[in-house]
Amino acid sequence: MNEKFYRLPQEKQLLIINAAYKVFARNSYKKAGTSEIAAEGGISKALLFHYFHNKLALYLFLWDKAQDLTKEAKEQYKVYETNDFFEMLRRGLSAKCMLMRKYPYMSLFTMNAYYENEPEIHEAIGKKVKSGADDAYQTIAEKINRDSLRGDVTFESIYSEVLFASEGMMNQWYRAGNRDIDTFETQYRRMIEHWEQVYNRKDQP
Amino acid sequence: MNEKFYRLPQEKQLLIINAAYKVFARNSYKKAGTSEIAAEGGISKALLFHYFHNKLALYLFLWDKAQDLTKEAKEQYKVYETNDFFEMLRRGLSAKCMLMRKYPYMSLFTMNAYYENEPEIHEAIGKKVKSGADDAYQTIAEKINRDSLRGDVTFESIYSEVLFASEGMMNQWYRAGNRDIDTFETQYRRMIEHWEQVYNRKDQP
DNA sequence: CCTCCGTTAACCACTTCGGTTAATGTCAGC
DNA sequence: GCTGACATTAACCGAAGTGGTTAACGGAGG
Repeated sequence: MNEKFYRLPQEKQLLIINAAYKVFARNSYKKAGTSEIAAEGGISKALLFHYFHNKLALYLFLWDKAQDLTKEAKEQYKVYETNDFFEMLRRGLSAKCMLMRKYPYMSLFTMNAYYENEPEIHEAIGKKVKSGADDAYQTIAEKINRDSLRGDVTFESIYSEVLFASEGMMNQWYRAGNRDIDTFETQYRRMIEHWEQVYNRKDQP
Repeated sequence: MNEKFYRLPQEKQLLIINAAYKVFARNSYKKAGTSEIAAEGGISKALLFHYFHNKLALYLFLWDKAQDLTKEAKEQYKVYETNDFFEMLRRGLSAKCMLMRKYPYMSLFTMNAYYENEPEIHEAIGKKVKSGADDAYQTIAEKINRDSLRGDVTFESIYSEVLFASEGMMNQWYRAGNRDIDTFETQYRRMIEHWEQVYNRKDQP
């Protein structure tokens, strides 16, 4: 990773990063071509290798960037600073959409990167990650006020159901060609409303 | 498509078909290699081209096969021969798992094939499909007895939520390396129980 | 022994792979 | 106008992989 990359105009950096996210998100590491990334990013391949010293370094840079951005976004939108589950979902959605607008393929990249089977990647990523998903569940499960949730199903099952549906929705959006984030956001927001209707505790004093 | 392929022992046919499903499911059409398919299927590339006259023909054969298998499985498990939504889900799950056991990558293939952007494929598939997903919703929505479902959320929103969660679950299972269908089945079955608990009408006479 | 036929190793011309080299284009300072 | 430093790229490298073909092998039946 060459520090000259950071001296580029922001928009050019963004173009290159998004090109890389896109190509790596849609292909396995092995079959994602650096030429394709360079072309998509509007620069020559030589220049791409001038900024990132090889394919692997670029990939890992993207991974770290995604981690940082995600963490920042969660803080910025105060995702964990509420104990209302649905409010947390709404804030999480806002954070996610903000990111998706700026980095359309980042979340798809992240999802795939975690399960990348190329040994170099798998090893490098494995070291960086500390079972982040489980961590998140722990954090949330402790924070949430369950008195406002119906008591006949466990929070765990609600949580996992919500998580699966989110992933399914996002995946479908990507497959359909991930245009139109606004549509995604309203659709997702409607789904949160649905959950709020279904999972809240009705028989409160 | 050479009819000699059908004269092969069933298990060899299966091996080749599943190899092709796997490679096409995990890569875009363009980047899926016929050599890889042949190797994975345990035959030489020449023989593969002896059975299927080119890459495109193989792909479309797989698509048709998937359609037929899915339709058969639904009939075999009488998926649409009930008006209880959750029973329908359970039967659908059984059908799906039966298929997944025999053709592990078929459903992933199907999902991706529908959105394949290679023009040849997109065109050929587009002709074959008649918005099957919408059709399915219509069929189900008419059939289902809504008196046993809670009335404060629409069936449409329940249906789409269930669909998204299913897709999310399956996708995650694939990404994690799709071993162990039993685990998938019990996990899914637990989710159906969750839905049944959440969506049924409580205040019945 | 021969003929058939399933099967494949080897090959085809061509593209793409990750990565490099050598040469350009650009622009500030003199 | 000139120079030197840096940004940028066209062209190239050998290696590998592409879809697809060809010619030959191997073993069973007559």
